[in-house]
Formats: sequence, structure tokens, C-alpha cells
Amino acid sequence: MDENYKIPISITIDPNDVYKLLIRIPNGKVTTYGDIAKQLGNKKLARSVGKILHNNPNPIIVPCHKVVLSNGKIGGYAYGLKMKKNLLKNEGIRILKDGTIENFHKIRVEY
DNA sequence: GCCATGGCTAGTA
DNA sequence: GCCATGGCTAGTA
Repeated sequence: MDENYKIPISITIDPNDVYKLLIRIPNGKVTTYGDIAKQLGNKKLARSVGKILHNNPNPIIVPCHKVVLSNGKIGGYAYGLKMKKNLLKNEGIRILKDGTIENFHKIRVEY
């Protein structure tokens, strides 16, 4: 009997759930890929969340730029990191020299 | 085999 | 910086 055996079911995240979560993040706050995944039931799906955001069909109303890495660094952005930084800056969020978000622990919302 | 991640470790300053 | 993760996709057969 192998206790390590894992039943090969695959759990998928519904993109709409991600978007719904995102639109209630206040301006000036951020969350992480992992936090979103955890909130939707499986913290291991952080990468999938990133992929979903990459395919965000409506960047105007879904603020993808508020999602960053769990280590406080900025993460990716479909329209270029420069734009992501600018969007964050417009909400009063500053990026430090080392690429890390100022006061990350204070403005991070984990739900 | 890729990837918009995460966590942990070595090893620098 | 390295490796585990897990779903997805291109591209082969």
C-alpha cells in the first residue's frame, strides 16, 4: 500500500471566480497569486492563477496589476512591467530599488 | 515542455 | 538560485 499515492483528479479554477475576487481589492492594496489560489480552494494553483490573469479578457475593469508575487516582488504583466508599475504608482504604491513593493506586508490583503 | 508561482537553502556582505 | 507544482498546449504519430 503506497500512502503517497495521489488520486489523479484535476481541479481547475474558474477564471470568473478570479476576476470576481479581484474587482473587490481596494485601490492601494495588493494580493498574490497564491492567496487567490488558496481562497479558491487550492493554494498549489498559483501558477494557474497567473495564466488566467494573462488571459484576462477585460483589463479595463479587472485590475490584474494588483496581483504580485508572495515575496513582495512585482510579478508579471501581459502589457509590460512598465505599465504594471505605473498602474500601481497611480494608486500610491511605490516600488523600491530592489524591485520589491514598499510596505508590502501592510497593503497585502489575504481575505 | 511551458509558465504572470512558491518556498527553502546556500552563501555573500 | 534551485526544484517542486499542476494545468495547458503545441505538435507528433
